[in-house]
Amino acid sequence: MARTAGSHSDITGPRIRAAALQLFAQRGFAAVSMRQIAGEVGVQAGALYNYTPDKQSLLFDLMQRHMEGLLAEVASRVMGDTPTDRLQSFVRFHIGYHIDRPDEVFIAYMELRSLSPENFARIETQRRRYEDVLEAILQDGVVQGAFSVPDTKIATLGLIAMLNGVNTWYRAGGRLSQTEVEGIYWDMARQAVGA
Amino acid sequence: MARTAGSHSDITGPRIRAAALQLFAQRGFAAVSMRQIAGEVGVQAGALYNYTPDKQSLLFDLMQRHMEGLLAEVASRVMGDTPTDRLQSFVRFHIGYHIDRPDEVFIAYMELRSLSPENFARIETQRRRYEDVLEAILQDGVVQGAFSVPDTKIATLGLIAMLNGVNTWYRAGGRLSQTEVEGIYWDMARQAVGA
DNA sequence: CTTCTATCTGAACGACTGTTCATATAAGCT
DNA sequence: AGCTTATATGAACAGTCGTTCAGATAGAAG
Repeated sequence: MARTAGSHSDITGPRIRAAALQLFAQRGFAAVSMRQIAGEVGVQAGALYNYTPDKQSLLFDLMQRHMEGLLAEVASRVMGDTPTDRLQSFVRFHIGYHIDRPDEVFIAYMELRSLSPENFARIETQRRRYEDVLEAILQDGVVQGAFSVPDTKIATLGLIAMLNGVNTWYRAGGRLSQTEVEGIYWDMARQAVGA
Repeated sequence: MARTAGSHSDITGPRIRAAALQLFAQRGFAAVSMRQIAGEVGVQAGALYNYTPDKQSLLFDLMQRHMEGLLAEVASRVMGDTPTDRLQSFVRFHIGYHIDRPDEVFIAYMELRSLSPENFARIETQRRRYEDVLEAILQDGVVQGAFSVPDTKIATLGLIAMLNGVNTWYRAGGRLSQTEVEGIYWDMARQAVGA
């Protein structure tokens, strides 16, 4: 669908991000060319540079948006009076949010090495802020005697790694519903921290 | 260190694999050129083709060797009379083996998409065989009433994902020794399966 | 209807890609 | 000593890469 010159700015921008997201997730940042992205949008490669200064910024933009959405949502979705309740809401939120965005998650955790040093540092800061949300819950639980966790930092990383594993196998319409998956992982997480 | 023609076959082969391993892990398969690998070895790019038919085979060779070593080792290192003992030996083995080979692990779990379809299928078969070792332990434990696991397949994937997470943060000489890390993860794994 | 401006094309840039191959070299064998 | 053969060079191939830019085009503004 060859695009003619003129007035498609508001449409083309999101379409470029969507195409880049899908291609980066599927083949990897380095393996995807600007021409392939442009082709997916129905535009010549040069047109992309009306929307991004370069390929690196396109990747960073995708990651940045994902992390900001994640942080904004987790803040409003983690709730409960006890650490156990808050942990459960965190686990269920994490799984649900990630299951809905497999491509974003894949890129955010796999293309960190493709970021420039400055961009890497910025994303890493946001990621650590997300981990801190979980660690605060675990620390609360330890202080209140609700959890049995020898090292909250490692438990945080271990739990998140376990939850992220969902994206390696979950496919919508598979054997298990999202709610069932949430329940199974919540059971494992609850037991892992000795709640 | 420019190489002169002649007789370095037995040395150059392993050096090429070592260089490719490190570069693929650091920058990703698609982002590494044959010339960069050759440069690391101190050889011209053309010389690589005395050792591999093409770049794809070089990647597959690295993965294949890793998976074969993993399968051979796990068979001899998982032991114990009870499912709990066997689970513990699996967890400790997995962490120890993976901690010692961060680059291999990184590639094996991240560059699957860079494999040709046939090569992908072969590696995937080996990986499933490794997962089956753990799942067999979990099934044993469920049958004997030692574990509380609603879905052994998912528990397998969840546990392996959790254990693999070690490689995202563990660095030799850090705050925790390998044995301490094994202990912490074993605690979490044991509790996660309700042992 | 004309002018302005955002948007896109299409060609071009130099650099780099994986791979091939004729040629040179050095070690091992006789 | 010469001869053979494995091993490496270095140039070349056709293709792709990210990025730039002059020029074409179309919708919005006057």
